[in-house]
Amino acid sequence: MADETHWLSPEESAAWVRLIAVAELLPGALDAQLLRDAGLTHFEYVALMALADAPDRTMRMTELASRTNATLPRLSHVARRLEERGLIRRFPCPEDRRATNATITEAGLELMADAAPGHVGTVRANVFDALTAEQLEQLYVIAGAVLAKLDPDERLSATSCQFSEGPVVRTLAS
Amino acid sequence: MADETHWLSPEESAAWVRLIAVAELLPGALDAQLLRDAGLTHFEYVALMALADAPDRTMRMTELASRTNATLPRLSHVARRLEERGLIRRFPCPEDRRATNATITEAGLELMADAAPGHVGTVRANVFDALTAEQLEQLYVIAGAVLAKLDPDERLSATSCQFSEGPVVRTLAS
DNA sequence: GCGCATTGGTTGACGCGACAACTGAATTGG
DNA sequence: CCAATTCAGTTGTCGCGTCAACCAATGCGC
Repeated sequence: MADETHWLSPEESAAWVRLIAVAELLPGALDAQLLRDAGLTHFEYVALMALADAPDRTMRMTELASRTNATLPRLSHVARRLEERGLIRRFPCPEDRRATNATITEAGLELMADAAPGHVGTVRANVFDALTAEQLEQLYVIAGAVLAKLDPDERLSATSCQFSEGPVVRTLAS
Repeated sequence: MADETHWLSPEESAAWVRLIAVAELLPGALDAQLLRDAGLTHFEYVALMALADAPDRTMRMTELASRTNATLPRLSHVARRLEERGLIRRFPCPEDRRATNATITEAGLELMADAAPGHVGTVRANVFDALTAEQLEQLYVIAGAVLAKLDPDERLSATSCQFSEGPVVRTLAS
């Protein structure tokens, strides 16, 4: 009968419910908009963005999987589909012939350039429009603290989400 | 060439990357622990918790679906599996014979009582242990603001995640 | 050099969630 | 009242992600 569990306080419980709700709804909202407007999953979008932002717009599968928090099989399936759509290309890595390199194609870059504004729009509409500058800073710190627990190796924090005028846009503007 | 898109500022971009990473990793961490220790998805856990906390431990499918942010087909599938495992029971609603009521069984309550401490443990380990009291309050406010955008009808905020000594525990202790 | 474990990646089977189609009950309109 | 619509829920099919098995190339021990 001795219950040693350290239950959540009412404040923690309330915050937890909201956090879970956000974690549940946010991916769905992002997927919905991207699928509707660009035929891309949010995961596909992130993967393409990572490629677009990589040196030579090329990355090894394993590296890409790590940066996008995907298992290798998952990435392999996604890559096959993206390749069939002509958005990326895969070719064996010269230095290590076990490895495969993935490159985003011109078509892929164009799709990203088309998709980015709409995506940024929903990000704003669903998140940042609701926050003050102060809260933005707090969110950054809090999410960082939680990430330190969830992702101690910081594999994901390397993810580049180029939303200002970055390599993607520059590449197309050249 | 006129690019009217309101891109994210560097601060917003940084916060976004972290938020996305949390939204990506948190569900996985919850599912992993619950599946390992109780054979339950986090979604199943939430659904069972909602039932356990409902009057008469009973709820209509539609109501339950709404509270858990599930489509009706999804809930129907989950309910079938949970029923096959003897964790819930379904029976036609007397008042409206179109409707179906779901009740959590004794076995279901026991499973929840067994699973709850471990779940609370991972919630603490991954989130609240990393936050100060101040940040807890900020998280509550920020998540609330975002939820107002994502879930204007506040369907999810009604979700009860009974983590202190609530009906579930009391039911078993009686 | 030669076994042998390790690494990088792909493939196939299975499970879960989304979507569409369907059944049966309740409600509404005339 | 009866027809038409709407509502509650289930079922089937499809797509995506996971897991396990597999293949090929590399490194490593000796």
